[in-house]
Amino acid sequence: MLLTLTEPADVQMRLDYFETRCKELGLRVTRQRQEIFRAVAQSDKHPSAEAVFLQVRESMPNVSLDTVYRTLSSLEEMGLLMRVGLSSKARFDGDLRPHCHFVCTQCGEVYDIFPQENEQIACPLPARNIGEIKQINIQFKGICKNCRPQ
Amino acid sequence: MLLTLTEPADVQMRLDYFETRCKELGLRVTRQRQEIFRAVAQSDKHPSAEAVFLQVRESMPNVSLDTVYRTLSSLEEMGLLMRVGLSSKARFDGDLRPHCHFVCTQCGEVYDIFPQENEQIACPLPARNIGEIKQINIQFKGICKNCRPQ
DNA sequence: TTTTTTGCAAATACTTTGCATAACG
DNA sequence: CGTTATGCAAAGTATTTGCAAAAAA
Repeated sequence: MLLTLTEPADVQMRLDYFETRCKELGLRVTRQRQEIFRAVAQSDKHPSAEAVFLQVRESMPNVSLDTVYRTLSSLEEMGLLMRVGLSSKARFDGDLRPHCHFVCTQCGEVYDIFPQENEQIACPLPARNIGEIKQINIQFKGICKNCRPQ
Repeated sequence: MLLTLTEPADVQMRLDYFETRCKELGLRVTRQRQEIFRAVAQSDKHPSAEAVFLQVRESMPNVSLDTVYRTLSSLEEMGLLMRVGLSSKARFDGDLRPHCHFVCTQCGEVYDIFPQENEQIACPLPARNIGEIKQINIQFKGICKNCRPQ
């Protein structure tokens, strides 16, 4: 049987890696950071900041919500966790043809990417077992040419 | 040359369809709705609610931001435009293995979908011309089995 | 001891809501 | 004319920030 990310052995391994990564980057290994990282690493529920806060508060009643926000952001920058979807404000698209989006993480700009003639947008998978799919959304995150000209 | 969505002829066609759709659904065709829809339909910039508001205000100085929000939501429900990415609050994922997400639009739950053995997650396209891709994000939106049991 | 991080409180950003008036059909 | 949609103002979430005190190295 394969180990899943939520098993204790794996979580411990990732906590160790987290410490290594902190030292590499000159960030301090605080109990708050450890617990916040642990909360996300051992959950498979894609928790919100609020949910992480509630979880961490069980073992650390004095932790504050703003520390959770700050820490989640730095863990993301450190490459230790991901944000699901786009955050911040909503953006709208009047073009309903199937296409992808490139989102620049620096300036926030959203660019359309239309599939080439011979390309197909990747589809379902075991998704049918989860529910009825109404829409597929593919985005690429990165830095656009305006923000980092070659 | 192909027509793009931002060309006047096409925008007019879509405005006509918008009216038809309103009538079908028993919604009134107000000037606000028309202008808000037009603003999104003729833009390729994936505008935020604020951006739509500023645009519409040029021709309609009295329009209010809350009408823009309300209208964008109903246009989305009517299937006339899409929201880019996930809105509302941020969710975090500690699992960095490549996988997709199924997001239930009813309860907000996020489910992981791991690609099968022989499946590959669809990749780039003309995206390289836009910038450097750091991350690929594939989400499916729909109604999960908990919310709509068969 | 020095510098980073935290918790607090307050501010900001984004979005939603109640209600009286205006506008559509 | 009857009902729906709008604008206003205010409330509600989600997230961020300044600063003094606490904690890590």
